[in-house]
Amino acid sequence: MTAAWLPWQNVPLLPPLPLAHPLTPAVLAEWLDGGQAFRWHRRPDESFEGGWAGHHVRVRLANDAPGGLEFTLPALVNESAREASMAALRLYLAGPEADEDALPWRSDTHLAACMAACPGLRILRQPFGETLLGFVCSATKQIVQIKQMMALLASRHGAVLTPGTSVSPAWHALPTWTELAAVPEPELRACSLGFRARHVAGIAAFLAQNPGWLEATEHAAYPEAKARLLVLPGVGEKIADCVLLFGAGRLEAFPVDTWIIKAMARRYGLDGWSPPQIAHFGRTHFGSQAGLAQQYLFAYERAQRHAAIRSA
DNA sequence: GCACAGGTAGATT
DNA sequence: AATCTACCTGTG
Repeated sequence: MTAAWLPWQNVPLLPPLPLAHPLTPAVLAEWLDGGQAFRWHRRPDESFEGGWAGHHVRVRLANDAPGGLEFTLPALVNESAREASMAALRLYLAGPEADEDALPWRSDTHLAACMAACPGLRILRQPFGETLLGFVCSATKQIVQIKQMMALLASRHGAVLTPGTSVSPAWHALPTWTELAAVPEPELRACSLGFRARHVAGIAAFLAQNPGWLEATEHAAYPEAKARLLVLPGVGEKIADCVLLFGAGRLEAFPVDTWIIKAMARRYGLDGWSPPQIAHFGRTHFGSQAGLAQQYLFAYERAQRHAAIRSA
């Protein structure tokens, strides 16, 4: 098996993915690398390299299909593996079926501004277990650091998907929960997890004792799925909602993090409201697609912060 | 040097 | 039921 990437121009088998909204580089970056997932890395040519489960791909805006996406895979011996990754990528990117028109953008001018600022932003459909791992490690960490934790967990404890070459490093899958159950907690700490290592170890042990629990949780209705996740060590309201939104397509989940608290205080006048109060407001105000609204608000606040830093 | 980072859980008021 | 703190570690 060779590990080299096929040149972009020699990938006739990977047709561009059509998109409802033409995409800009900034929106693509927000979509893949804006805090929903922690395994995408921007390359110098503005493409993104990343992966999920047993897949490893590169994605970029299509040259000859404006607004669309094209992608390539590592050279694999097996044609059926290529087909499987292509199909998986489409499901991963397509995400849950969202109804933007059900959001209250007609009456909510701030939401309308957030949507206009990031047209075409979507929710990914990531593997449930991986999403749980990523967000358990996300507590009081910046996205770059969460990505570093995931990279260390993968390279030290995950299966090799693409062997390294002289010109490119190997790509590893994230360790499964079964694999994590065999990793001593000190080794998890050595992946920069800090106090999160205890949570990961605790969840791994729980899942090892409860076969099928994760799958049942993934497929349960939102209220029951959330109640189940809240049993796990290190999983509270916010992380449970992130896992259900980004790892199970539950658009009614409305994660309330520090960014959303700031956004609600500044844009909606909810100064001094507690996280549970904000969560209640979000669910009732944004409705069945509240998770999508949350992602637009989140992207907007972070973009404002970055703009402020650049102009400082 | 020190506050802060896509929080959670247990103690304290 | 609200508020306070400890918990790891890297970054600005």
